[in-house]
Amino acid sequence: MTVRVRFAPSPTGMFHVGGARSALQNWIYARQQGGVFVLRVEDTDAARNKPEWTEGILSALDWIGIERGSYEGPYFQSANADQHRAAAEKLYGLGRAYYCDCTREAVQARTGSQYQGYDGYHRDKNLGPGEGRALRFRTPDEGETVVVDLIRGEPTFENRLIEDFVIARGDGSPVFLLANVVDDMIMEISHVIRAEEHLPNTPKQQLLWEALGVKPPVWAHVPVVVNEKRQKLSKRRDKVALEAYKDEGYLASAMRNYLMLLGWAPSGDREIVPWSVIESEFRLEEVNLSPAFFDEKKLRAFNGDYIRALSVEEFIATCQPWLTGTDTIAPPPWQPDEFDPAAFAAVAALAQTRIAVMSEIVPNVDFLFLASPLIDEAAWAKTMKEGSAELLDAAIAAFDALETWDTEPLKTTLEQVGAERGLKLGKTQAPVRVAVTGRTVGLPLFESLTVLGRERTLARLRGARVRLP
RNA sequence: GCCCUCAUCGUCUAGUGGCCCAGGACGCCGCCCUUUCAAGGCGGUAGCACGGGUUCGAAUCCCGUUGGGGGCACCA
Repeated sequence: MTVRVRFAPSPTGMFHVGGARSALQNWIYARQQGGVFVLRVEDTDAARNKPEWTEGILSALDWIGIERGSYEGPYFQSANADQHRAAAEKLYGLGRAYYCDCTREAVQARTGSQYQGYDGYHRDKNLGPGEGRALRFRTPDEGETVVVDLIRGEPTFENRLIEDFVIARGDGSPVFLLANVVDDMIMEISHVIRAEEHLPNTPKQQLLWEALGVKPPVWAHVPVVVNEKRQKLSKRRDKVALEAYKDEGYLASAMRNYLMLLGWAPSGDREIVPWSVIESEFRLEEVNLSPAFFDEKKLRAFNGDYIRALSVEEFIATCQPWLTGTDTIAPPPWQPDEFDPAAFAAVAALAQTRIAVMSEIVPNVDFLFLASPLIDEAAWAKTMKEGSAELLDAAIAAFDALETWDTEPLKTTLEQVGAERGLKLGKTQAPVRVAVTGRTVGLPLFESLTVLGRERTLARLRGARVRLP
């Protein structure tokens, strides 16, 4: 039997971190088994499928490194409507389903609870098909349904507690549960790996497989990813969109690595490992059973590590989208013609250890490309104190007199200026830094001044001096 | 309410009866380095939910309690 693993994210939700993790796990598992990874987005209503959904999900997969060609479509599956209906009719013909015209309100009125579920009112009423009549699957009165799950063992459900659920609506259209099962059968899916939240649905689906006379697939329910309050990540309240992380400057390699560590760990005391290690060591069966918190702080730390592991050339290339802006990344504060690639290349290595996400490159280097620096007023107020004006005057005079405009002479010179006033370099450099870059923190000062150049440095120092009493 | 499910530092995890008075990572704290901030180096903080068993021996097995999560649509 060929292993065929299908991944079926929700079409309505944007592709998010939980889906990305699941996709990765599905993909790896399929490859390890020498099988096929199938991407299918389930929606019974073809009219709702938008081309951009397909493209969005596909590009998300691209980003996390699941290359096209390593999986099969159909990407969106709603084309089997005829088979869905045929399956519903077959179940009815078999006596495994019956028609019912109860409204939800009527059921609730009878059961007195919004949680009770269907009460089986029409079970034996022999209602025939008709307008507005839904088809319900008749669940067995006794026995139990055992779900064979690769990572959770055998969750068992008592059949009598499973309500007679709807498989086709009053207008005859099949419901997701049925459509999903039928699509899986058509595609000969052997393995279904999905989030734990689907576990309660599984016995229903399995009952459908069995009623239709086909051996059900092997299931694997992976724990959900939760927020700091330990609730399932939701699109509404949590930051989950993959694009948001991408645009902020998380590297796909870091994201992938981090995602795979949610519920699993590679051998040895290590976490940041090459993808090849993850691919060969990952064992679906070993995934933890409890929900994992998506810790953005740790992701950041991972990302910083991945950034530092880049060669300077790679780092420079990776910075480009944030240096120029794209249709999803905001353009930097400088004009395109103000950007100087050579100047950037000169400080890139210094910036590389100072950022944890790529977007942070901008505030680190903007002073090099802006006509005048963006002054952080809080930083200015904190730094420019009594004596700053006099200090700047001295620095301007000393820098102006420099023969060679380079890092070492600049440093020695300012050190000297400070020493004459009983100040350590740490103190002396502060006002100069704020005057030139607008901030109290940033790249090493003298290297920055070297790249900035004599003219601009002096102009900025004089500009700052004018603002001081 | 009913069903399912889970339980090791704050967080992600290692651990599958003795190697564990529990290891790693993130975070946090301290020190070193240092022109700011980082990076880097060194060190520290902190955990087997609780109660019963089983066993010579339990984080590991069993039962219960408590606590958490998920699901209960003519949505997907």
